[in-house]
Amino acid sequence: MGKKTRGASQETEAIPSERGKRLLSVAAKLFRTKGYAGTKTREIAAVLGIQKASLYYHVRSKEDLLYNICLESLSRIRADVRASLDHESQPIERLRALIKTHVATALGDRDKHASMLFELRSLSDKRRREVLRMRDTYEDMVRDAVTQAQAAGAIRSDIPAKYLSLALLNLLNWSIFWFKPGGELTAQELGKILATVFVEGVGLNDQLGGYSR
Amino acid sequence: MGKKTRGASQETEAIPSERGKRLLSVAAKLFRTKGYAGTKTREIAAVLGIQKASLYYHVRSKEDLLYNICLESLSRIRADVRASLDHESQPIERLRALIKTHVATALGDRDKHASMLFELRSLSDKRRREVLRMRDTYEDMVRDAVTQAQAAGAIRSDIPAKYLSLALLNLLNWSIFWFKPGGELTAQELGKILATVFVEGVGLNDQLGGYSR
DNA sequence: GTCTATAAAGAGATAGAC
DNA sequence: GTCTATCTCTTTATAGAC
Repeated sequence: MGKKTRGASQETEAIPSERGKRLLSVAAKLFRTKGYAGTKTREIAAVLGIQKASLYYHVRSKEDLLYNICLESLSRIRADVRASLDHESQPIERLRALIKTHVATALGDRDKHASMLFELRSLSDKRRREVLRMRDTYEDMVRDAVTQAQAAGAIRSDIPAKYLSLALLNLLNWSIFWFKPGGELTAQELGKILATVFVEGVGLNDQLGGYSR
Repeated sequence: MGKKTRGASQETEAIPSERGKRLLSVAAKLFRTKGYAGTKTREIAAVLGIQKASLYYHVRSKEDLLYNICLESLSRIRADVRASLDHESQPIERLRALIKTHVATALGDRDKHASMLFELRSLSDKRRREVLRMRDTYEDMVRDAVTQAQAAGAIRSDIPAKYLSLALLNLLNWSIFWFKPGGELTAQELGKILATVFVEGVGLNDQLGGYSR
């Protein structure tokens, strides 16, 4: 009669239960701070207050945890940024929305997003390729927004969209390394700053300059 | 009669010999691609064509390798960027020089620099703090260059130097994640692009705009 | 300076009781 | 759903020969 209630995670890759969600969060936090290979199943279990053997009721392997973290992080940011782009029509405003949403979403789930970015290499070849494909479609979305802004004459075209979008991803992705939630800067404020720097630059060669938007 | 020739690395942290240099390079490459915890001493030895036990003639522990990689990477980039700043006097040109030199040096020794940035967390508390202090002095140098440019009225002051320099480090540091030596973009070209994006931004709100500098 | 052999500890994962 | 106990494999590092 179909799926068992026990060991649901043994059948599908999804980990839907409440305890499963907590497990993913705990693992992501450890993966971000200590690395995937540097995180021991015993440590994950300890944070959850259970024995390490008990983990294997919820998940088939340590790698499954990382895999699910990557999937969750990427589907989340893709959906959020996609939605934010759909709410704007002006090319520059679309770029600003992309930046602010990316920052808010990535920093809002810092542990999972950082694990996806940095620990992806620890996945099996097959899974790593799959996650990389997802990441590529996200980065294509970013590049498309840049290309469209160029086509509309809203941003410079002397540098190819490919490189402008790589520069943009630089600006976005490294934030996760040093940003501290609850610090003096909120994710929203950081998003605004990065959007300003990317669009306007830091130089004073123009008269508009206003950061107060 | 002082130091023994054998096991020099057992006495000082420096690893000066030819074989020692090769060992550091091999370790750095593996640390960058597989992570510190994910790299096994057996793999390092295999690349060198020796047995893993033989590593311990050259180095006291696996962690020593990472530690020396961090020291080397940081002293190198600090010296290079310091020198490049000393060759320019105009605030904006100093920033451009900093960016180009940072990119050239970091990408020119991608393995060590990436290991320093990403795997630092695997060092012991004492050594990690020491390396972080070195990194902080480097980042202070970057921030000082930004602060001076603001004081000279050459760049915007509506965003604090602290955040402008964090944005700049975002732009610089993430490059090491995707840059491929021998690809379609040289480190010099990338440095030029990032300098342009940082100083001028991508928007077309000004009339100068020229990327052809 | 590199080798073989091995120590000593720790890893991920499983079996079966409760 | 969690436990204790254990299997099996791998890890870093050392000892001592050459």
